[in-house]
Amino acid sequence: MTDRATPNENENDDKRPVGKNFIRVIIEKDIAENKNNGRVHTRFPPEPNGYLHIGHAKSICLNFGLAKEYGGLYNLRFDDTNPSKEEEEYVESIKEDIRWLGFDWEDRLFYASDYYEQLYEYAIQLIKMGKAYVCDLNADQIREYRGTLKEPGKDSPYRNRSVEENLDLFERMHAGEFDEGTHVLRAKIDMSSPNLNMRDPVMYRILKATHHRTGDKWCIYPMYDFAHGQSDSIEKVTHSICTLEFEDHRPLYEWFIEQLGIFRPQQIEFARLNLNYTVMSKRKLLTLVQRKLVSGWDDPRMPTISGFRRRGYTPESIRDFAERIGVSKADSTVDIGLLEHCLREDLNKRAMRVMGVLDPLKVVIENYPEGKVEDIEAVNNPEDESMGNRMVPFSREIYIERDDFREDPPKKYFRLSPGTEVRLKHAYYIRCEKVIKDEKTGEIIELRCSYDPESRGGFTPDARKVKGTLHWVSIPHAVKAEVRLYDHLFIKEDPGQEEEGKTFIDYLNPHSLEVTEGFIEPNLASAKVGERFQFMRHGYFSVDPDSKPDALVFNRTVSLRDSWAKIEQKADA
RNA sequence: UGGGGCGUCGCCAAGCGGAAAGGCAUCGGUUUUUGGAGCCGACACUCGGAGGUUCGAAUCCUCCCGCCCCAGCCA
Repeated sequence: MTDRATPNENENDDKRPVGKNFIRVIIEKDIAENKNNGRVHTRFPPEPNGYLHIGHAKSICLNFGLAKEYGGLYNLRFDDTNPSKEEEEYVESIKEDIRWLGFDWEDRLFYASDYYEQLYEYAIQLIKMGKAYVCDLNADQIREYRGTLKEPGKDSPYRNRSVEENLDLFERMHAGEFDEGTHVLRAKIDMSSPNLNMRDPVMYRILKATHHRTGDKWCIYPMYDFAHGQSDSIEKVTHSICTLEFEDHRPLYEWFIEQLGIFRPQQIEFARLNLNYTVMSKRKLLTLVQRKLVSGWDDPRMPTISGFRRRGYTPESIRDFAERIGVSKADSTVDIGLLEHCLREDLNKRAMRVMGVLDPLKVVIENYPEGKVEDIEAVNNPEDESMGNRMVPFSREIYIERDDFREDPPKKYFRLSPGTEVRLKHAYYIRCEKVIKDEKTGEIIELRCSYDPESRGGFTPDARKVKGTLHWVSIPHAVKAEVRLYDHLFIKEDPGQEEEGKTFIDYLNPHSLEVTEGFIEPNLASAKVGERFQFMRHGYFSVDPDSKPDALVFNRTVSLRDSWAKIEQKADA
């Protein structure tokens, strides 16, 4: 797309080495045994009631990745069975996020609501078989009748209605004759089952809500448990991959499939992804958005796919992450550091290097001619020669990073200090001659330095060494930009684990966003939204959509590893 | 005290009776015009615990311990 940054969002054709995991083992065995004629067909079944997060990305990469890997097909199906919580905005965002991640479902976009008619027929079939009945108990009563974890439930007084009466009542539910909450259709299974899901689960409930796709056509809606399994069956999904909490529902799905005598997909459960220093539940993310604790679903601090996208993450790095974390059935919390590693590894090879000073300290090079400007040649990416070079203006007055100077340097500090010499990246060696301070505050406001004209390009004929190399920007040429520095959204590793009297909101990191004004080299004046750069010695940054032509806004996607910061921290400790 | 799962290095995760892969993190060294990147090396005598079977067990058996999920007309 561009040679200066890297938004090279291609269709996913990753050729990374893949690891064994229990799902691949199952699929390979099925193929070897020619189960389903060797067909592999998966699906990703989101409910359009929120934005997708990195945990969904794991599921997408798994479901879609596996199908691609084994030459199969994958569907995108919205499980839209609860009109009161679902919205069109969410289906659009979900489609956009999946496309961005690099997956194309082609013509296989489905909705559980596509099957409402068929599902209704299935329900009638079960009623006729004497396997389902209309129950007049209210929600509280149903709960009471269900029993508890250790006590069996008891039969509903409506459990033995005749087929004719059930048919009539269900038809009248369908026709809108009853109010919400007055009747439900239940499966007649076993009120004493140790698996609560089998204690005559609700199949249909009355909901007089407008559905985002079917409008007001229906006033009864199937429960997820009555829709999901059959939807997979209708789509001839061979491997129905879902998360652990549905393991208990599998016997129910299989019961429906068996009663109905329809195609039986194989359900396989895996552990959902948790990341430290963030939350992953849709409910909590919604709370953050609704209470305006973040700027929106795509706030760069959110663990949503749209948040990572805006932050500057690449789809490649997220796919790589999904592969590296593996899949298993053990509850786990992955270190956010791994995600950051995947991003750095990707961007290191692709991002153009530029110089930007985020906390400026003025430097005047006293022996450099006033008014003189030189164009200094700079390498765009030492990891990729094909990215070429560019010219950066150099002059008598420059900014360096305030942290790159210490009047009283600690041991092993090899940046600038009084009397020492450092290299200005790509330019010249300079030596600090004088420190100018504010008379009142004592704050250092300017450095007077000298340069060695022989050192142009950053090395000298006598080959003398300097220990430090600093980035810089010429003051008269510098472009101002807003820079947003992000940190973890939460200060606690597991914000979901709420202590007595606290909620996850109490663990928000007050410093998760720091906005500063930086000075960047003029080459960046024309940077486009979404472009990514490495600000040398700082990290990777991308241009935020809030940018205006003369008011660029950069997001720090991730900082560079900083071994000096580590050394200093240790010294402090 | 019901049912369903899970416990291998700080964090993920292979392993499926022949004797602990890999990645991240960490720590050394090397290299470097990013204290970045790269390169080299170190990093579980041990697999939640205890018994048992076996020539041999993380892998099989028994018991115990710990953690997660289920009592929505949510998904």
